[in-house]
Amino acid sequence: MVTLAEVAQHAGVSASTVSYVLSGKRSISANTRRRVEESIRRLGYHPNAGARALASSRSNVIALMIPLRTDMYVPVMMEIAIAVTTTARAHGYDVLLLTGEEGPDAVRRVAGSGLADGMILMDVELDDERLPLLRGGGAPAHGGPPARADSRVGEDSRVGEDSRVGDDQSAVLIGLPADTTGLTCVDLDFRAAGALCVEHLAALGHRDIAVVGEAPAVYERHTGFAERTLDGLRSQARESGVRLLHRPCEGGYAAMAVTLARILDERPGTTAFVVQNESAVEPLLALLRQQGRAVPEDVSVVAICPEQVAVQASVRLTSVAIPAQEMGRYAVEHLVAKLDGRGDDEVVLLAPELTVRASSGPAPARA
Amino acid sequence: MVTLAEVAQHAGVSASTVSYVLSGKRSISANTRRRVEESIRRLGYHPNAGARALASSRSNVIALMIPLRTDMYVPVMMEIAIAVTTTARAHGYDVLLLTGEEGPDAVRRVAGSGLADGMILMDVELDDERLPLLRGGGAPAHGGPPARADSRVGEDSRVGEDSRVGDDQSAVLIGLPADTTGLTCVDLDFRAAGALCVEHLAALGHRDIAVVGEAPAVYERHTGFAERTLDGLRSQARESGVRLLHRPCEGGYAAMAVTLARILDERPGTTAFVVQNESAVEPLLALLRQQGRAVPEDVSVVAICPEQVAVQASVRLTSVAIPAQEMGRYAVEHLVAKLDGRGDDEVVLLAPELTVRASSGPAPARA
DNA sequence: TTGAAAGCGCTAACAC
DNA sequence: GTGTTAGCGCTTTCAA
Repeated sequence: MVTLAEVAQHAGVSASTVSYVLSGKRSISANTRRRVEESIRRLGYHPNAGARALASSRSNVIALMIPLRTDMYVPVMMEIAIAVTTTARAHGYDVLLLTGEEGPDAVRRVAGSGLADGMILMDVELDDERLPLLRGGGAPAHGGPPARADSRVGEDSRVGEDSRVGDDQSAVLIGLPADTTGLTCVDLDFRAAGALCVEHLAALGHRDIAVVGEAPAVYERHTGFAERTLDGLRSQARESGVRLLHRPCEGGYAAMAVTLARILDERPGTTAFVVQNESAVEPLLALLRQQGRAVPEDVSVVAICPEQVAVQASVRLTSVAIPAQEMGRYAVEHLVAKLDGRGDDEVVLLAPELTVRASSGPAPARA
Repeated sequence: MVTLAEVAQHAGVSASTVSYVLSGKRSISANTRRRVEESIRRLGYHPNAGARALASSRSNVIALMIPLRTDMYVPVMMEIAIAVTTTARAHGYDVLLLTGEEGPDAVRRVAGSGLADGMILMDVELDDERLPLLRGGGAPAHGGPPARADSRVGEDSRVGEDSRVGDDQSAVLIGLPADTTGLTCVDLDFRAAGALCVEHLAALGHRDIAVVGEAPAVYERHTGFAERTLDGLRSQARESGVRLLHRPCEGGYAAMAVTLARILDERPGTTAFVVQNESAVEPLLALLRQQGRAVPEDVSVVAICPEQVAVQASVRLTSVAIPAQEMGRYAVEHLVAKLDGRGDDEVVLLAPELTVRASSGPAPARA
């Protein structure tokens, strides 16, 4: 393995000079820089990550915690993960992949070991057990672990187990927990997204809108994005004077068939659907087709889903996109800012955009 | 931050004793061990990853390179990534996520910096440009970078740039490149998978089978799994005396419609389909339904796809599963074995399993 | 069964 | 603009 010392010797300079050429933290004469860079190239030198981390207390690694369970729409997670990784690289960081498996222990382990400088958490739950560890990373309040190791076994000097991780550990959440104080969060503004859907349909003359939602479990357990969407849908419905019927729905054909039958039974005058459930989209379209209801002539469909799903569906869907890439990119940039001492705790809700495609049109004349 | 020295002081032992308690590399009296463990707990000690890596030349990190482009079926990648991560954790390793973006440079960077002890590469191409760097990791042939830094600029001492990465860097590929010498690979035996599909359908009396394949681009560029499947399909078709028509197909409804029309035009007697393209599965089923062809009464469909796709389709599909979890788990276990000095270069092809579900049945009586 | 001490390769004062 | 040097926190001989 080539070391910095070898590079220094090869270039005929001191070790610190090589280090400074690498970090750019002090000015170097053009000539010296050239020689050092040449030596680095010739020797195929790569700085040792461990040594660097030890000396600088910075690992240049960001941890990304993804949920273990996979009932969220997987491609979105993947897209976020890829966006996080490429954005991180662009800022000189690598990405450590963690699954939710270890729970809060993973946070302690990674923070405590200095494996990563900061972390991004996906799919945070409303009252996530990892949150207490993460609060208050923004304004470095030095209320961290106070106990020193100047006492011996037997005295009561416990530390850390239930307090926050060090202040040098920053986190950004993708999603919105119930209580965001002391946290930095990024998410789509699902409330606005819901409102946007109703607004669009109301403007087209629809007066009876049905909402096909996520699986029931999602409404209880998750980040609350489903509830927020519902909020937006409902308040806009009130404002626009349209009727709204909401039904959760497990994905797949069978479940969608049951849900659709119930909806049409209860509200035969339904002329528009808002779908927030990737695995219900295609089944819904198939069932409508099968029942001889043309989209968008007889019924309109608007989805809240990733762009790709909307475009690849059997009818190109009018939709509000879930901006996975932006969320990943934004999360990294915010985290890097915090690590650099810039940046602060804040909640950023990305503005939704509705793209009109082939699945929505004017409400049919009243029966 | 709590250090090992602090733990030692707190427990009233030396630093090395704490270290050995942690590593288990020498015997410790029950009493000492208890005291040390107690101190570790009380102080909330976590070993510093950088220091450990520096001192031991082991990072306990595995790098996972996933392809940047996302035209492979994403959920499979995600499933592999999760399996890799949880398996790695079970062996005491963390996972560093890399995208293909950086190409071969990522391999050099990670190997050179000691960021990871080994790597797993997904979606390797037939003639991947990263392969030359990876060959021969199995039997530690010390033909690595020979040049020492005892020469100065001007002499001809280049190193590394086009030679293999260090012998301490092991790799396992998920997928099968054209030339596997000196490489360790894990993949599904797609050849056997293809054969299995034809065998199943032939046994049911089908004599005219159509194969809906991956997008044309996949056949040129990729790991060759598509060609291997085709090999298996064809040779078994020959053996079973059935006719086989293969057509690549872009995913989606429009493309599938065109492809299906062509197939039925060319082979009107087709009674069975083998599909190896996740995004063509549902379109095919929908189109068949639409044309009044019942599955499995009129036509049988067998898919090569992840279990989940087969089960969630509008007709539960007879399928050969793509064992994403096993592949991820196996890759890690093999890599860990290599890192421990056990293990060797070898190609492991997982045996395919065909699960009969609702989409395949006896061939209809000849027209 | 335990301790003392020499590094691992790098960064960042501190000197000049 | 450059060199010297003292650690960073851990592992691992070597000694006892």
